[in-house]
Amino acid sequence: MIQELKTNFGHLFEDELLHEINQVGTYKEVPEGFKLIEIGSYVKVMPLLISGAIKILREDNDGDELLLYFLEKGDTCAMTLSCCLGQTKSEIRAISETEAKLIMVPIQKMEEWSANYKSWRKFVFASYHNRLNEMLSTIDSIAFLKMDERLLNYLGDKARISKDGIVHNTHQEIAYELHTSRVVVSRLLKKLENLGKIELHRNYILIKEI
Amino acid sequence: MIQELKTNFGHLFEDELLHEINQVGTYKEVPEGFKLIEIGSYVKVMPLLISGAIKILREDNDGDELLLYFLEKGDTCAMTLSCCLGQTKSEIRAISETEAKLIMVPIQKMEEWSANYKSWRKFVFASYHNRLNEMLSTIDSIAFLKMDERLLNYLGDKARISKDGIVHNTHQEIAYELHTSRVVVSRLLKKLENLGKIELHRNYILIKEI
DNA sequence: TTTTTTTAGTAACATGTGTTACATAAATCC
DNA sequence: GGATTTATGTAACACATGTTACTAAAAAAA
Repeated sequence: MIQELKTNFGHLFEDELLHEINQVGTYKEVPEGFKLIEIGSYVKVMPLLISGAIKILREDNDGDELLLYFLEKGDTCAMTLSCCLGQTKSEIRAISETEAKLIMVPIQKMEEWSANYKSWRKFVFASYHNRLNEMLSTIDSIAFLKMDERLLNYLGDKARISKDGIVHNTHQEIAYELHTSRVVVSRLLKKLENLGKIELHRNYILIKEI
Repeated sequence: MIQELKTNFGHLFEDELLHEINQVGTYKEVPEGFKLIEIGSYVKVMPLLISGAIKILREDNDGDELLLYFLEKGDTCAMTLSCCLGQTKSEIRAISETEAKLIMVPIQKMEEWSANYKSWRKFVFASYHNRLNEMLSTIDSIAFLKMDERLLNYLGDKARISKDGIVHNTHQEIAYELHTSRVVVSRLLKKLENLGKIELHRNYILIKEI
Protein backbone atom coordinates (compact mmCIF):
# COMPACT_ATOMS: atom_id res chain seq x y z
CA MET A 1 0.00 0.00 0.00
CA ILE A 2 2.83 2.36 0.77
CA GLN A 3 3.58 2.65 -2.95
CA GLU A 4 0.01 3.61 -3.81
CA LEU A 5 0.14 6.13 -1.02
CA LYS A 6 3.37 7.70 -2.18
CA THR A 7 2.21 7.93 -5.76
CA ASN A 8 -1.08 9.58 -4.97
CA PHE A 9 -0.48 11.49 -1.76
CA GLY A 10 3.31 11.79 -1.67
CA HIS A 11 3.22 15.38 -2.88
CA LEU A 12 0.82 16.26 -0.07
CA PHE A 13 2.09 14.46 3.02
CA GLU A 14 5.53 14.16 4.59
CA ASP A 15 7.06 10.68 4.87
CA GLU A 16 6.30 10.35 8.55
CA LEU A 17 2.60 10.93 8.00
CA LEU A 18 2.56 8.62 4.98
CA HIS A 19 4.02 6.00 7.22
CA GLU A 20 1.36 6.53 9.86
CA ILE A 21 -1.40 6.35 7.27
CA ASN A 22 0.14 3.15 5.96
CA GLN A 23 0.05 1.65 9.45
CA VAL A 24 -3.53 2.41 10.44
CA GLY A 25 -5.22 2.61 7.06
CA THR A 26 -6.68 -0.32 5.17
CA TYR A 27 -6.59 -0.72 1.43
CA LYS A 28 -9.89 -1.39 -0.31
CA GLU A 29 -11.04 -2.04 -3.84
CA VAL A 30 -14.71 -1.68 -4.69
CA PRO A 31 -16.60 -2.47 -7.91
CA GLU A 32 -18.80 0.00 -9.77
CA GLY A 33 -22.05 0.71 -7.97
CA PHE A 34 -20.75 -0.16 -4.51
CA LYS A 35 -22.47 1.75 -1.71
CA LEU A 36 -19.78 3.28 0.50
CA ILE A 37 -21.93 5.50 2.69
CA GLU A 38 -25.67 5.46 3.32
CA ILE A 39 -27.84 8.35 4.50
CA GLY A 40 -28.41 8.20 8.24
CA SER A 41 -25.46 5.92 8.94
CA TYR A 42 -22.60 6.78 11.26
CA VAL A 43 -19.28 7.02 9.49
CA LYS A 44 -16.21 5.78 11.27
CA VAL A 45 -13.61 5.78 8.52
CA MET A 46 -12.44 8.44 6.17
CA PRO A 47 -11.82 7.35 2.57
CA LEU A 48 -8.81 8.60 0.62
CA LEU A 49 -9.45 8.03 -3.06
CA ILE A 50 -6.57 6.46 -5.02
CA SER A 51 -8.33 5.85 -8.31
CA GLY A 52 -11.81 5.76 -9.78
CA ALA A 53 -14.72 8.06 -9.05
CA ILE A 54 -17.39 8.26 -6.38
CA LYS A 55 -20.71 9.99 -6.74
CA ILE A 56 -22.28 11.85 -3.84
CA LEU A 57 -26.06 11.89 -3.75
CA ARG A 58 -28.74 13.70 -1.78
CA GLU A 59 -32.23 12.36 -1.19
CA ASP A 60 -35.55 14.15 -0.68
CA ASN A 61 -38.48 13.10 1.53
CA ASP A 62 -40.01 11.00 -1.25
CA GLY A 63 -36.80 9.03 -1.67
CA ASP A 64 -35.91 10.73 -4.94
CA GLU A 65 -32.25 11.44 -5.54
CA LEU A 66 -30.10 14.29 -6.75
CA LEU A 67 -26.49 13.98 -7.83
CA LEU A 68 -24.39 16.51 -5.92
CA TYR A 69 -20.90 15.96 -7.31
CA PHE A 70 -18.14 13.46 -8.00
CA LEU A 71 -15.03 12.68 -5.99
CA GLU A 72 -11.95 11.80 -8.00
CA LYS A 73 -8.37 10.67 -7.45
CA GLY A 74 -6.69 12.50 -4.59
CA ASP A 75 -10.00 13.67 -3.15
CA THR A 76 -11.55 12.80 0.13
CA CYS A 77 -15.10 13.23 1.34
CA ALA A 78 -15.37 16.42 3.37
CA MET A 79 -18.90 15.47 4.25
CA THR A 80 -17.53 12.35 5.89
CA LEU A 81 -14.89 14.34 7.71
CA SER A 82 -17.62 16.59 8.91
CA CYS A 83 -19.77 13.72 10.10
CA CYS A 84 -16.89 11.89 11.74
CA LEU A 85 -15.78 14.84 13.78
CA GLY A 86 -19.28 15.87 14.75
CA GLN A 87 -20.36 12.28 15.44
CA THR A 88 -23.50 12.91 13.42
CA LYS A 89 -25.32 10.81 10.86
CA SER A 90 -24.42 11.07 7.22
CA GLU A 91 -26.55 13.51 5.24
CA ILE A 92 -25.51 12.01 1.92
CA ARG A 93 -25.10 8.74 0.07
CA ALA A 94 -21.81 7.77 -1.59
CA ILE A 95 -21.69 5.21 -4.39
CA SER A 96 -18.74 4.28 -6.58
CA GLU A 97 -19.33 5.53 -10.10
CA THR A 98 -16.53 3.38 -11.46
CA GLU A 99 -14.49 0.66 -9.80
CA ALA A 100 -12.34 2.43 -7.25
CA LYS A 101 -9.31 2.01 -5.01
CA LEU A 102 -9.39 3.58 -1.59
CA ILE A 103 -7.49 3.82 1.64
CA MET A 104 -9.76 3.82 4.65
CA VAL A 105 -8.44 5.74 7.64
CA PRO A 106 -10.08 5.32 11.05
CA ILE A 107 -11.29 8.64 12.38
CA GLN A 108 -9.59 8.33 15.76
CA LYS A 109 -6.32 9.42 14.22
CA MET A 110 -7.65 12.54 12.65
CA GLU A 111 -7.64 14.82 15.67
CA GLU A 112 -4.09 13.72 16.46
CA TRP A 113 -2.86 14.32 12.93
CA SER A 114 -4.61 17.69 12.80
CA ALA A 115 -2.58 18.71 15.83
CA ASN A 116 0.74 17.28 14.68
CA TYR A 117 0.97 17.56 10.90
CA LYS A 118 0.73 20.85 9.09
CA SER A 119 0.35 18.97 5.81
CA TRP A 120 -2.64 17.11 7.19
CA ARG A 121 -4.32 20.35 8.26
CA LYS A 122 -3.65 21.76 4.81
CA PHE A 123 -5.15 18.69 3.20
CA VAL A 124 -8.25 18.75 5.37
CA PHE A 125 -8.84 22.46 4.83
CA ALA A 126 -8.26 22.10 1.09
CA SER A 127 -10.81 19.27 1.04
CA TYR A 128 -13.40 21.44 2.74
CA HIS A 129 -12.57 24.25 0.35
CA ASN A 130 -13.01 22.01 -2.69
CA ARG A 131 -16.22 20.53 -1.40
CA LEU A 132 -17.75 23.90 -0.61
CA ASN A 133 -16.91 24.98 -4.13
CA GLU A 134 -18.42 21.82 -5.59
CA MET A 135 -21.57 22.53 -3.62
CA LEU A 136 -21.61 26.08 -4.97
CA SER A 137 -21.33 24.73 -8.51
CA THR A 138 -24.20 22.38 -7.80
CA ILE A 139 -26.29 25.27 -6.52
CA ASP A 140 -25.39 27.38 -9.55
CA SER A 141 -26.43 24.55 -11.78
CA ILE A 142 -29.79 23.95 -10.13
CA ALA A 143 -30.66 27.57 -9.49
CA PHE A 144 -29.40 29.30 -12.59
CA LEU A 145 -29.44 26.77 -15.42
CA LYS A 146 -32.26 25.23 -17.40
CA MET A 147 -32.55 21.47 -17.63
CA ASP A 148 -30.96 21.23 -21.09
CA GLU A 149 -27.82 23.01 -19.89
CA ARG A 150 -27.70 20.93 -16.71
CA LEU A 151 -28.04 17.82 -18.81
CA LEU A 152 -25.19 18.85 -21.07
CA ASN A 153 -22.92 19.54 -18.10
CA TYR A 154 -23.94 16.23 -16.59
CA LEU A 155 -23.06 14.35 -19.77
CA GLY A 156 -19.72 16.13 -19.91
CA ASP A 157 -18.86 15.08 -16.35
CA LYS A 158 -19.99 11.52 -16.86
CA ALA A 159 -17.98 11.16 -20.06
CA ARG A 160 -14.87 12.64 -18.44
CA ILE A 161 -15.09 10.24 -15.52
CA SER A 162 -15.84 7.10 -17.53
CA LYS A 163 -12.89 5.22 -18.96
CA ASP A 164 -13.97 5.26 -22.58
CA GLY A 165 -15.48 8.75 -22.70
CA ILE A 166 -18.92 7.25 -23.22
CA VAL A 167 -21.92 7.79 -20.97
CA HIS A 168 -23.17 4.36 -19.95
CA ASN A 169 -26.55 5.25 -18.54
CA THR A 170 -30.18 4.81 -19.45
CA HIS A 171 -32.44 7.85 -19.71
CA GLN A 172 -34.15 6.69 -16.54
CA GLU A 173 -30.88 6.66 -14.59
CA ILE A 174 -30.02 10.14 -15.83
CA ALA A 175 -33.47 11.34 -14.82
CA TYR A 176 -32.94 10.05 -11.26
CA GLU A 177 -29.62 11.81 -10.84
CA LEU A 178 -30.89 15.12 -12.23
CA HIS A 179 -34.14 14.78 -10.27
CA THR A 180 -36.44 15.03 -13.27
CA SER A 181 -38.50 12.54 -15.29
CA ARG A 182 -37.43 10.04 -17.94
CA VAL A 183 -39.64 11.63 -20.58
CA VAL A 184 -38.03 15.02 -20.03
CA VAL A 185 -34.55 13.53 -20.36
CA SER A 186 -35.46 11.64 -23.55
CA ARG A 187 -36.93 14.82 -25.02
CA LEU A 188 -33.91 16.96 -24.25
CA LEU A 189 -31.43 14.27 -25.32
CA LYS A 190 -33.18 14.05 -28.67
CA LYS A 191 -32.84 17.82 -29.03
CA LEU A 192 -29.13 17.62 -28.23
CA GLU A 193 -28.77 14.84 -30.81
CA ASN A 194 -30.50 16.98 -33.43
CA LEU A 195 -28.04 19.77 -32.61
CA GLY A 196 -25.22 17.33 -33.38
CA LYS A 197 -23.81 17.40 -29.84
CA ILE A 198 -24.44 13.77 -28.97
CA GLU A 199 -25.38 10.43 -30.52
CA LEU A 200 -28.03 8.32 -28.83
CA HIS A 201 -27.86 4.55 -28.51
CA ARG A 202 -29.55 1.98 -26.35
CA ASN A 203 -27.85 2.02 -22.93
CA TYR A 204 -25.15 4.51 -23.89
CA ILE A 205 -24.61 7.99 -25.29
CA LEU A 206 -21.69 9.21 -27.40
CA ILE A 207 -20.55 12.75 -26.74
CA LYS A 208 -19.50 14.49 -29.97
CA GLU A 209 -19.02 18.05 -28.72
CA ILE A 210 -19.83 19.83 -25.48
CA MET B 1 -14.00 43.51 23.92
CA ILE B 2 -12.94 40.69 26.24
CA GLN B 3 -16.37 40.71 27.85
CA GLU B 4 -18.17 40.31 24.51
CA LEU B 5 -15.78 37.51 23.71
CA LYS B 6 -16.36 35.65 26.95
CA THR B 7 -20.10 35.96 26.71
CA ASN B 8 -20.33 34.66 23.15
CA PHE B 9 -17.34 32.38 22.74
CA GLY B 10 -16.39 31.59 26.32
CA HIS B 11 -18.03 28.18 26.20
CA LEU B 12 -16.02 27.34 23.08
CA PHE B 13 -12.51 28.63 23.71
CA GLU B 14 -10.13 28.32 26.64
CA ASP B 15 -9.04 31.51 28.41
CA GLU B 16 -5.65 31.57 26.79
CA LEU B 17 -7.13 31.52 23.31
CA LEU B 18 -9.75 34.11 24.24
CA HIS B 19 -6.90 36.31 25.38
CA GLU B 20 -5.07 35.86 22.09
CA ILE B 21 -8.19 36.66 20.11
CA ASN B 22 -8.66 39.74 22.25
CA GLN B 23 -5.15 40.88 21.44
CA VAL B 24 -5.12 40.51 17.68
CA GLY B 25 -8.81 40.87 16.85
CA THR B 26 -10.60 44.14 16.22
CA TYR B 27 -14.14 44.88 17.28
CA LYS B 28 -16.49 46.15 14.62
CA GLU B 29 -20.08 47.32 14.47
CA VAL B 30 -21.83 47.53 11.11
CA PRO B 31 -25.26 48.88 10.17
CA GLU B 32 -27.89 46.91 8.27
CA GLY B 33 -27.03 46.45 4.60
CA PHE B 34 -23.27 46.79 5.08
CA LYS B 35 -21.25 44.84 2.54
CA LEU B 36 -18.68 42.76 4.42
CA ILE B 37 -17.36 40.62 1.57
CA GLU B 38 -17.63 41.09 -2.18
CA ILE B 39 -17.40 38.41 -4.84
CA GLY B 40 -13.92 38.26 -6.33
CA SER B 41 -12.26 40.04 -3.42
CA TYR B 42 -9.44 38.60 -1.35
CA VAL B 43 -10.39 38.11 2.28
CA LYS B 44 -7.78 38.76 4.92
CA VAL B 45 -9.81 38.70 8.10
CA MET B 46 -12.14 36.16 9.54
CA PRO B 47 -15.31 37.50 11.16
CA LEU B 48 -16.64 36.07 14.43
CA LEU B 49 -20.27 37.10 14.78
CA ILE B 50 -21.26 38.47 18.20
CA SER B 51 -24.77 39.64 17.39
CA GLY B 52 -27.00 40.33 14.42
CA ALA B 53 -27.29 38.37 11.19
CA ILE B 54 -25.37 38.24 7.94
CA LYS B 55 -26.75 37.00 4.67
CA ILE B 56 -24.57 35.07 2.24
CA LEU B 57 -25.38 35.53 -1.45
CA ARG B 58 -24.34 33.87 -4.69
CA GLU B 59 -24.43 35.61 -8.07
CA ASP B 60 -24.95 34.22 -11.58
CA ASN B 61 -23.39 35.42 -14.83
CA ASP B 62 -26.15 37.96 -15.41
CA GLY B 63 -25.55 39.54 -12.01
CA ASP B 64 -28.71 38.07 -10.51
CA GLU B 65 -28.52 36.96 -6.91
CA LEU B 66 -29.54 33.98 -4.83
CA LEU B 67 -29.68 33.90 -1.04
CA LEU B 68 -27.68 30.96 0.27
CA TYR B 69 -28.12 31.18 4.04
CA PHE B 70 -27.79 33.37 7.11
CA LEU B 71 -25.02 33.54 9.67
CA GLU B 72 -26.09 34.23 13.23
CA LYS B 73 -24.57 34.79 16.64
CA GLY B 74 -21.66 32.47 17.36
CA ASP B 75 -21.21 31.62 13.70
CA THR B 76 -18.31 32.36 11.50
CA CYS B 77 -18.04 32.28 7.74
CA ALA B 78 -16.58 28.96 6.63
CA MET B 79 -16.44 30.27 3.11
CA THR B 80 -14.15 32.99 4.35
CA LEU B 81 -12.02 30.50 6.22
CA SER B 82 -11.79 28.52 3.08
CA CYS B 83 -10.79 31.50 0.98
CA CYS B 84 -8.31 32.76 3.55
CA LEU B 85 -6.45 29.51 3.80
CA GLY B 86 -6.47 28.87 0.09
CA GLN B 87 -5.58 32.47 -0.78
CA THR B 88 -8.36 32.44 -3.35
CA LYS B 89 -10.97 35.03 -4.27
CA SER B 90 -14.32 35.00 -2.52
CA GLU B 91 -17.04 33.08 -4.33
CA ILE B 92 -19.80 34.75 -2.34
CA ARG B 93 -21.08 38.12 -1.14
CA ALA B 94 -21.74 38.81 2.54
CA ILE B 95 -24.09 41.60 3.61
CA SER B 96 -25.37 42.36 7.09
CA GLU B 97 -29.07 41.57 7.28
CA THR B 98 -29.42 43.46 10.54
CA GLU B 99 -26.99 45.71 12.36
CA ALA B 100 -24.26 43.44 13.60
CA LYS B 101 -21.33 43.22 16.00
CA LEU B 102 -18.24 41.33 14.92
CA ILE B 103 -14.73 40.51 15.91
CA MET B 104 -12.35 40.53 12.99
CA VAL B 105 -9.42 38.16 13.31
CA PRO B 106 -6.45 38.44 10.92
CA ILE B 107 -5.89 35.17 9.07
CA GLN B 108 -2.20 34.91 9.90
CA LYS B 109 -3.07 33.56 13.33
CA MET B 110 -5.30 30.81 12.12
CA GLU B 111 -2.68 28.26 11.14
CA GLU B 112 -0.94 28.82 14.47
CA TRP B 113 -4.14 28.40 16.47
CA SER B 114 -5.11 25.32 14.48
CA ALA B 115 -1.86 23.73 15.57
CA ASN B 116 -1.97 24.82 19.21
CA TYR B 117 -5.59 24.90 20.35
CA LYS B 118 -7.83 21.89 20.22
CA SER B 119 -10.83 24.12 20.88
CA TRP B 120 -9.97 26.21 17.84
CA ARG B 121 -9.77 23.15 15.63
CA LYS B 122 -13.10 22.01 16.99
CA PHE B 123 -14.61 25.40 16.26
CA VAL B 124 -13.27 25.52 12.72
CA PHE B 125 -14.42 21.99 11.93
CA ALA B 126 -17.81 22.66 13.45
CA SER B 127 -18.10 25.77 11.29
CA TYR B 128 -17.38 23.80 8.17
CA HIS B 129 -19.84 21.16 9.28
CA ASN B 130 -22.57 23.74 9.84
CA ARG B 131 -21.91 25.48 6.57
CA LEU B 132 -21.95 22.27 4.56
CA ASN B 133 -25.29 21.48 6.15
CA GLU B 134 -26.62 24.94 5.37
CA MET B 135 -25.57 24.42 1.77
CA LEU B 136 -27.36 21.08 1.72
CA SER B 137 -30.51 22.74 3.01
CA THR B 138 -30.20 25.36 0.31
CA ILE B 139 -29.84 22.64 -2.32
CA ASP B 140 -32.83 20.76 -0.89
CA SER B 141 -34.85 23.91 -1.05
CA ILE B 142 -33.98 24.76 -4.65
CA ALA B 143 -34.02 21.23 -6.02
CA PHE B 144 -36.95 19.67 -4.18
CA LEU B 145 -39.35 22.46 -3.24
CA LYS B 146 -41.72 24.54 -5.31
CA MET B 147 -41.52 28.29 -5.16
CA ASP B 148 -44.44 28.69 -2.73
CA GLU B 149 -42.76 26.42 -0.17
CA ARG B 150 -39.41 28.11 -0.67
CA LEU B 151 -41.12 31.46 -0.15
CA LEU B 152 -42.74 30.29 3.06
CA ASN B 153 -39.42 29.02 4.43
CA TYR B 154 -37.79 32.28 3.40
CA LEU B 155 -40.42 34.33 5.22
CA GLY B 156 -39.96 32.17 8.31
CA ASP B 157 -36.20 32.72 8.34
CA LYS B 158 -36.52 36.44 7.73
CA ALA B 159 -39.07 36.86 10.50
CA ARG B 160 -36.96 34.86 12.94
CA ILE B 161 -33.90 36.94 12.24
CA SER B 162 -35.59 40.35 12.33
CA LYS B 163 -36.02 41.99 15.70
CA ASP B 164 -39.77 42.46 15.56
CA GLY B 165 -40.67 39.22 13.80
CA ILE B 166 -41.82 41.18 10.76
CA VAL B 167 -40.44 40.79 7.27
CA HIS B 168 -39.32 44.23 6.14
CA ASN B 169 -38.89 43.64 2.44
CA THR B 170 -40.58 44.62 -0.77
CA HIS B 171 -41.74 41.93 -3.16
CA GLN B 172 -38.95 42.97 -5.52
CA GLU B 173 -36.29 42.39 -2.86
CA ILE B 174 -37.71 38.97 -2.05
CA ALA B 175 -37.72 38.11 -5.75
CA TYR B 176 -34.00 38.97 -6.00
CA GLU B 177 -33.04 36.77 -3.09
CA LEU B 178 -35.10 33.81 -4.29
CA HIS B 179 -33.95 34.35 -7.88
CA THR B 180 -37.40 34.71 -9.37
CA SER B 181 -39.53 37.62 -10.59
CA ARG B 182 -41.50 40.21 -8.65
CA VAL B 183 -44.78 39.20 -10.26
CA VAL B 184 -44.31 35.60 -9.19
CA VAL B 185 -43.61 36.67 -5.61
CA SER B 186 -46.65 38.97 -5.49
CA ARG B 187 -48.82 36.19 -6.86
CA LEU B 188 -47.64 33.59 -4.35
CA LEU B 189 -47.73 36.03 -1.44
CA LYS B 190 -51.35 36.81 -2.25
CA LYS B 191 -52.10 33.08 -2.22
CA LEU B 192 -50.43 32.73 1.19
CA GLU B 193 -52.47 35.68 2.44
CA ASN B 194 -55.68 34.05 1.22
CA LEU B 195 -54.66 30.92 3.11
CA GLY B 196 -54.41 33.06 6.25
CA LYS B 197 -50.70 32.43 6.73
CA ILE B 198 -49.52 36.01 6.28
CA GLU B 199 -50.81 39.58 6.08
CA LEU B 200 -49.54 41.83 3.30
CA HIS B 201 -48.72 45.50 3.76
CA ARG B 202 -46.73 48.05 1.84
CA ASN B 203 -43.03 47.43 2.61
CA TYR B 204 -43.63 44.73 5.19
CA ILE B 205 -45.28 41.36 5.73
CA LEU B 206 -46.76 40.01 8.96
CA ILE B 207 -46.33 36.29 9.57
CA LYS B 208 -49.41 34.79 11.21
CA GLU B 209 -48.54 31.09 11.01
CA ILE B 210 -45.82 29.12 9.27
C1' DT C 1 -38.55 -19.51 -31.29
C1' DT C 2 -41.82 -17.26 -28.61
C1' DT C 3 -42.69 -14.45 -24.72
C1' DT C 4 -41.55 -11.01 -21.52
C1' DT C 5 -39.00 -7.16 -19.95
C1' DT C 6 -36.34 -3.15 -20.69
C1' DT C 7 -35.39 0.98 -23.09
C1' DA C 8 -36.51 4.66 -25.90
C1' DG C 9 -39.59 7.80 -28.84
C1' DT C 10 -43.45 10.68 -29.09
C1' DA C 11 -48.02 12.91 -28.65
C1' DA C 12 -51.19 15.39 -25.86
C1' DC C 13 -52.04 17.70 -22.04
C1' DA C 14 -51.38 19.81 -17.10
C1' DT C 15 -48.95 22.82 -14.22
C1' DG C 16 -45.54 26.00 -12.41
C1' DT C 17 -43.00 29.75 -13.35
C1' DG C 18 -41.45 33.76 -16.16
C1' DT C 19 -42.81 37.91 -19.02
C1' DT C 20 -45.25 41.91 -20.58
C1' DA C 21 -48.44 45.18 -19.91
C1' DC C 22 -51.29 48.02 -17.47
C1' DA C 23 -53.92 49.88 -13.28
C1' DT C 24 -54.01 51.66 -8.69
C1' DA C 25 -52.61 53.23 -4.22
C1' DA C 26 -49.19 54.98 -1.17
C1' DA C 27 -45.17 57.64 -0.42
C1' DT C 28 -42.09 61.19 -1.79
C1' DC C 29 -40.66 65.21 -4.13
C1' DC C 30 -41.43 69.97 -6.06
C1' DG D 1 -51.59 70.69 -3.78
C1' DG D 2 -49.95 68.55 -7.85
C1' DA D 3 -46.47 65.72 -10.02
C1' DT D 4 -43.51 61.89 -9.74
C1' DT D 5 -41.76 57.71 -8.02
C1' DT D 6 -42.31 53.37 -5.70
C1' DA D 7 -44.84 49.28 -4.40
C1' DT D 8 -48.39 46.26 -5.31
C1' DG D 9 -52.28 43.80 -7.82
C1' DT D 10 -53.77 41.42 -11.74
C1' DA D 11 -54.67 39.73 -16.45
C1' DA D 12 -53.02 37.46 -20.48
C1' DC D 13 -49.82 34.95 -22.47
C1' DA D 14 -45.21 32.27 -23.29
C1' DC D 15 -42.35 28.66 -22.13
C1' DA D 16 -40.07 24.95 -19.50
C1' DT D 17 -40.98 21.07 -17.22
C1' DG D 18 -43.87 17.24 -15.41
C1' DT D 19 -47.44 13.59 -16.41
C1' DT D 20 -50.00 10.04 -18.74
C1' DA D 21 -50.55 7.11 -22.30
C1' DC D 22 -49.27 4.53 -26.00
C1' DT D 23 -45.96 2.51 -29.49
C1' DA D 24 -41.97 0.12 -31.12
C1' DA D 25 -37.46 -1.75 -31.03
C1' DA D 26 -33.97 -4.25 -28.61
C1' DA D 27 -32.53 -7.40 -25.21
C1' DA D 28 -33.31 -11.03 -22.02
C1' DA D 29 -35.80 -14.89 -20.42
C1' DA D 30 -38.55 -18.86 -21.18
